[in-house]
Amino acid sequence: MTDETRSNTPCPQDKVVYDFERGEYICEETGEIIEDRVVDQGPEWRAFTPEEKEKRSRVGGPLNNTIHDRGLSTLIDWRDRDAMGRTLEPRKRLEALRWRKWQIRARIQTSIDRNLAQAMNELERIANNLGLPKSVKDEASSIYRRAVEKGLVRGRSIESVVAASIYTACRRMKVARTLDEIAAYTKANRKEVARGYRLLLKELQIDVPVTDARDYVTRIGAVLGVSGSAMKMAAEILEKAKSTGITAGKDPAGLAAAAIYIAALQNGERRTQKEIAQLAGVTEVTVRNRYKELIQELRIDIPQQ
DNA sequence: AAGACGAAAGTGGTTGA
DNA sequence: TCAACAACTTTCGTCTT
Repeated sequence: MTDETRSNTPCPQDKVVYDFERGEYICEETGEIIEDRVVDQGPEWRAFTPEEKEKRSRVGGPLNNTIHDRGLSTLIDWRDRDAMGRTLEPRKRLEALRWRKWQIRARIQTSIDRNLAQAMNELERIANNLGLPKSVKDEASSIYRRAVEKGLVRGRSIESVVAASIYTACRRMKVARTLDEIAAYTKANRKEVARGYRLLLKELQIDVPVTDARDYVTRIGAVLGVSGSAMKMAAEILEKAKSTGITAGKDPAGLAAAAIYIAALQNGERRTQKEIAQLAGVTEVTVRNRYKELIQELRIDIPQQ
């Protein structure tokens, strides 16, 4: 699902509608998803080769103050002396101790706040590009907050942890998005997002339901414009396939694509493999392979024509 | 001409020694 | 850390609609 594949079917502006249900901009004519760039406030560049990406990512995001408190905060002296250099009396010493402690805490707090503020911007941007519902954004931000508080962001880019949080939230909320889709709006690649995701699961002890191919069915089916009964049939196919065990270890998106393909055929709503494959983020070949396995294993008859 | 099919070689990730 | 491995992709030739 690259920009190239999208842009070779130009959509007339007036045919573009916003689908609130899925939070995506869709072309009424071609069904093409054009959600990206509509609200894109992200990096204005695109990298097409790894080298280019490498170079460009060095540019960095918006400048932020490297001095965490901009030099404005007063440091409380660690010596127990007053302004005249006299030793403080015990009562005052305790007071000074409390002040220091408080200040350190406050500083940590503001650093977390600043981190969060920036992270929430990123989160909003990525989530908007992906057209994610508010519930997922909320979940993602709460995951991110916990990650910051646990110090998991240190040594990693805010953006990559945000991306991982979003992916985790999607998994938890059963909103089917692939790693690739999320990584596409990030400087991080799929690998890095995946690593972050595993880290979050481990460190925050989050558990997620295993991705079910059926989660993809509604989304792919809706964009494809197949009927509800076809989607239902696709879900049933997947259900049965699961019990036979042939789905184990297979890409759920590919399985969903094949199931929809079959269901559409049986409902007389023929779609091309290419179309479905593109929406599912897999190749035609994968759709074909799953298709073959499914009809063979489940003994489904495909009506000719 | 477009879509479907399948073979063959290549890629990135996981697993087990 | 390395090699074997399964799943998936890319590419391409052939057949079908």
